[in-house]
Amino acid sequence: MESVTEARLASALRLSVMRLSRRMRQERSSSLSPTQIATLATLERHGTMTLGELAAAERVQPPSMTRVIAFLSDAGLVSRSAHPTDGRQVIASLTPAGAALLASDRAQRDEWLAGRLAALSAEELATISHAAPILDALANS
Amino acid sequence: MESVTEARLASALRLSVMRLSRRMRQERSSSLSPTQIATLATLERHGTMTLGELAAAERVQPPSMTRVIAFLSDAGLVSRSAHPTDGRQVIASLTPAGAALLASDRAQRDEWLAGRLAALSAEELATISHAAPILDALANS
DNA sequence: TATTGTTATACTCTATAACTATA
DNA sequence: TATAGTTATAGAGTATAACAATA
Repeated sequence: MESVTEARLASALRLSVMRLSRRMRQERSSSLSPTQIATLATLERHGTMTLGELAAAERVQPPSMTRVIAFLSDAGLVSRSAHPTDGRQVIASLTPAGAALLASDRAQRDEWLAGRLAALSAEELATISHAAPILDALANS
Repeated sequence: MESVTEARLASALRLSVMRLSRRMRQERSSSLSPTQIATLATLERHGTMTLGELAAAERVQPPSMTRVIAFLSDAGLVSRSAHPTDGRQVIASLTPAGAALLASDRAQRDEWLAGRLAALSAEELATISHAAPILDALANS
């Protein structure tokens, strides 16, 4: 009856994860859109990237990434520079202000959740600690 | 050092949950928008509701819910009726077609996740089983 | 008057199509 | 010619403001 168990667990897990992600989304207080924040995070993770690479990473079309980068650049959160050898390409990288905003945004989000976690028992915290990497593996599988 | 542990766990859990929810969102193959699906699910959970109650439940403004219900009603997924005693209010309820679509949508979403769960060990499945209700409690806290 | 829902209008985010500049 | 990015334009989803109907 393994498959029955998995089907039921899948249903329960999906609902729980979606509810928690929705709640976390509501608790954010950033002035940037999800894609703008994600773009900053991707730049932090990968260092400098071309506009096309960023569009592929965020799964948006190039014109959309053009707008995202234009906004972030105007806000001083990323810098745009010409590619050293290919004049067609545009290189984007995180500015110190962008990195700082990302860190503060991240801390704000974590703050709400950390407060909730403080109300859990040690056993529940242990369960969550073990579950987090498993959820991560599921997301990447 | 309890708070340090919780802060780190909060960060890890938030990332894992967001990644998995994003992945699950990508795996959906519904023709309805997230809000439209959520509205059907809320109606299934609560039975008949007024348009104002639905707007509050989904955290959208009344005009937005007017549009959602108009679309779902045109599609035959919900029925609209007058309130028995208050002529201003509009009562919405799920039709059999709406319930069927919801069930099929849910099964489609569960299918992908169940397939991934099948690759986990018994111990990992047990961890996830215990974690799901805790995530739910976090979402509702 | 206050409340429920609708209509009118605008904004944000993203897409496709057409275009410019460089390879 | 092919490719990287931009500009022009359109569509989906949601919001606020103004309005109509009912309490």
